[in-house]
Amino acid sequence: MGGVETEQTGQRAPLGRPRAFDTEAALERAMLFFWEHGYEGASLSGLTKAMGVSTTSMYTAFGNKEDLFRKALERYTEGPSAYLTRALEEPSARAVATALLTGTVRTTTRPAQPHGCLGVQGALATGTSAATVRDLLAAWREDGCNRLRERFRQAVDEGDLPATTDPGLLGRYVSTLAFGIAVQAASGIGRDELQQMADAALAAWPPF
Amino acid sequence: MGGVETEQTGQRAPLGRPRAFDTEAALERAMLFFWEHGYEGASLSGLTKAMGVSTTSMYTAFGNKEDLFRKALERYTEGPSAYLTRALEEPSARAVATALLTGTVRTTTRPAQPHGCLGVQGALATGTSAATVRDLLAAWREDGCNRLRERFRQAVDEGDLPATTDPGLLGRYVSTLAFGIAVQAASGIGRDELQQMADAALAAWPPF
DNA sequence: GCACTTCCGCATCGATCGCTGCAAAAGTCT
DNA sequence: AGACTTTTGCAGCGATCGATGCGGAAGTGC
Repeated sequence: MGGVETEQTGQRAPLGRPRAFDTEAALERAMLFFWEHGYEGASLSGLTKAMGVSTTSMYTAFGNKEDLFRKALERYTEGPSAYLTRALEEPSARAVATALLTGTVRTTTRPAQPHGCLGVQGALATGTSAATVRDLLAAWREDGCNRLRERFRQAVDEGDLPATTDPGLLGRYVSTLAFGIAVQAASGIGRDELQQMADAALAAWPPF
Repeated sequence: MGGVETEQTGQRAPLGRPRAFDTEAALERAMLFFWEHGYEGASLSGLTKAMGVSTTSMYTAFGNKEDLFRKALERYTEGPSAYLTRALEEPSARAVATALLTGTVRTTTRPAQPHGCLGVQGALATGTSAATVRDLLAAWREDGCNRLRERFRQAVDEGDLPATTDPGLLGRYVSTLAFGIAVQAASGIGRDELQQMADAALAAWPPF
């Protein structure tokens, strides 16, 4: 009767008492909680309550608060923020910028989700105890800028952008708009207004 | 011998034991500390240590932590962020935008000062206990957007901008760039690169 | 059945959070 | 001098912070 194989797969069931909660669902809730309240503003009690998990279970499953945030950020990158990767695959620089800004507006102003961007409002200025997370997010943002720059560099090489275009400067400009949109969304500015602004900003391309 | 009038002014010295510290200097240090660490990241112990003042003196002089932040924000508005008011007084819309973005770059990347903008990184996403301050800063940012919009509306009325220009959308665009610059500065991006980007963005005016 | 491994619930840890009571100190008033 | 007003230094308040120890529960292996 021993359920050695509960499914058709050849995998053995893991030893010990099985988890009573879904780690993916708990991590999703943790990500949303960090997104809404920021790293410092998200207390352990609030996090575990939102995750529906005891503190002990959280620690055994994810490590500690900082580890939990790292995993939440990874989930955010591959989930709500996946529009960045998709945007970089667009065929033209103009389409890349359009997809990036439209994706930013949509993700930062989605109803029934926290407004703004976890990578921006997760830990922009912090106390000394959260300095590691602050630096982690700064690196996360800079990574996005770098990927954008390399994509624009490719566009210059391909003749999609004028040879006089500085891809670093253009990437900095578009990412600055994206970060600014994230701040505006955190302030509660509506999706339509931000999308109109993004459309207007993209009407002239390349902007310089 | 009683120093009833310590100065030539006719003002009487205030009753009770005089303060042993300069409230303006202490408030300046508090503003810098909030600027660097954010509202939630700035602990009372850290604040009072930076101010060179005991907790008791801080409470009698400023109220509580939230009141202290309000006064620090006022000081920030009239100090480091005064470039906004000056920019609005420029004679043309283009000069307004140029002065605003240049002032933002200069203030958010000044050496020997916290990088970024207190109004952005002071409390972008917070726990429930800091929700009041978060909303206060959102209103502070929106006030800046509104003043910019009204200035651009005036420019449209004066014929300085085309009659087809939507001043609200243009104000949203310029303020979005400014907030984005603040985020980039908080990440440690250098002044020169941000200034170059601002110059490039302002090269074509109006942008739409 | 029994040893073994892992997870859960409860209680609680030391540290820090924002904040305050109290008495002495340092002034001005009459 | 003596009453009055305000500030200062010290100690400590209750609450919450992130993080753990421990015993029982719930599975596995043999």
